[in-house]
This record gives sequence, C-alpha cells and structure tokens, in this order.
Amino acid sequence: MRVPDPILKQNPHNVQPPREKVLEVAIGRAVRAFRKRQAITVAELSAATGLSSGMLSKIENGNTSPSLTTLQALANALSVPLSAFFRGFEDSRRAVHTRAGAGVETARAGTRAGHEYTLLGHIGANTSGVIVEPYLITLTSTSDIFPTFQHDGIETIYMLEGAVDYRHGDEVYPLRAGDTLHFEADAPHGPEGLVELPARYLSIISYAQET
DNA sequence: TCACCTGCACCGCTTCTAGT
DNA sequence: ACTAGAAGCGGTGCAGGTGA
Repeated sequence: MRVPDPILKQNPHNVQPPREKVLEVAIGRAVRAFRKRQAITVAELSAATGLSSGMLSKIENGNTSPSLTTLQALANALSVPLSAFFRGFEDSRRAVHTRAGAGVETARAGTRAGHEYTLLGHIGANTSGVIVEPYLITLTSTSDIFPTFQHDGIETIYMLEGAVDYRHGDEVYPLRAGDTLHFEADAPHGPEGLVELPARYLSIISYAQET
C-alpha cells in the first residue's frame, strides 16, 4: 500500500544537524511551546518583548541565536525562568529496553476477559507531547470475546501468530500472522472471532499526553 | 478575507584583522 | 598601540504564503 507523500511529514532517516544549530532549534521550540501554552500570538509576544515578529519567527524556527538580552525579554514576557529555554537542549532522552519475556504483565481493561497484556515499555511525560503504550497481547482458549474496547488515540495491531477476526466500528477484519491493522481507537474495537489459537499480536496505542 | 506566520533584504553595531 | 576596513551578527520592516 502506498500513501500519498504529503501526508507523511516525518523522515525516519533524518540526520541531526550540527550541534550549534540544535541549541538554536531547542531554544526556538521552547519559546514556541511556552507561547502556545499561554495561547498568545507572535504579534502579542512581539508587543510584550519589544522584538519584531520577524525576529520572533527567526528565533522560534532556530534561524538565529538570540542574545542574552533577547532571551531575558522573552523569559520575562512568558513568565518563565531563563533556564527553561535550555531544558530541551540539556535534557537526556530516555529509552526503555525490555528483554524477551521480561515485559510487565498489566491489569488493563481487557485483562478481565482473560486476555494477557504485557507492557513492553513506557515513557511517561516527554518532550514529544505523545504517550505510546506498546503491548504484547496473547489470546488463549480461555479468552472471552467482546469487541467493546474504546479509548482515545490511535492504535496499531500487528499479528505475530494465530488468527482472529477483529472488529473496528462496523467492519470486521480477518487478521493473520504478518497483518497490520491501524485505526482510530475511539470507535468500539476488539477481537470478535478467535480463528486460530493461541493468537499473539502487538498492540501499540498512541495518544496525546495531558498538559 | 483576514489573521498569523515566514523569509528576505537591509541596517547598524560590534568584533576581527591587517597595516602602519 | 592605534586605526580603518571587512566581516559577522542581532535586529527591523515588509511582502508574500498559508490556513481557517
């Protein structure tokens, strides 16, 4: 399946720019994030800081290195400490490595149906604004069938073994090993028919983190 | 149509560097 | 050590693009 290119904005092969540019970009992102959080426009921030909107655009896009005076004006206008602009640059990035069979068994909503949920990793509040929960789900003969999961976000299912008929809204999709189902999770969804057991699949749920 | 944002051309100040 | 020209950088203003 080919998806029209304009939809895909991320480049998985993107290479980091030189470090000095990263600092400017990190500062710019921080400024924009604080501005958006306070729901003010570039023009309003321009009036509050005495900087032109063009200059603010350059700063937010990492196209210039603002002076300390400028950063102080921004910090005052946004009511944040000066150091807040550097956190995105200084913070380390987290990674979670879960070895085979070492995931955390969780009591998610589906557990009551006999479904085995293993959480493969978790990163809580983070700089991307998105929470991602990867689960390994195993359905055995004891698993009940009820297509009533419904929650915020986007979910991706990748079948590892076995086969199920998976309902999403009004549609039922026959999933076999190697199949993928990618869907909006606020519609009722879940395994409706256990065709070949045991069935195992990866379920990756993504949703916006609370601010 | 309009608000918002971006990018480009340009200005002025500061710093660097070479010549004396 | 002093000076003058060059280069770099922070900043402004405005035209044009974009999306609601």
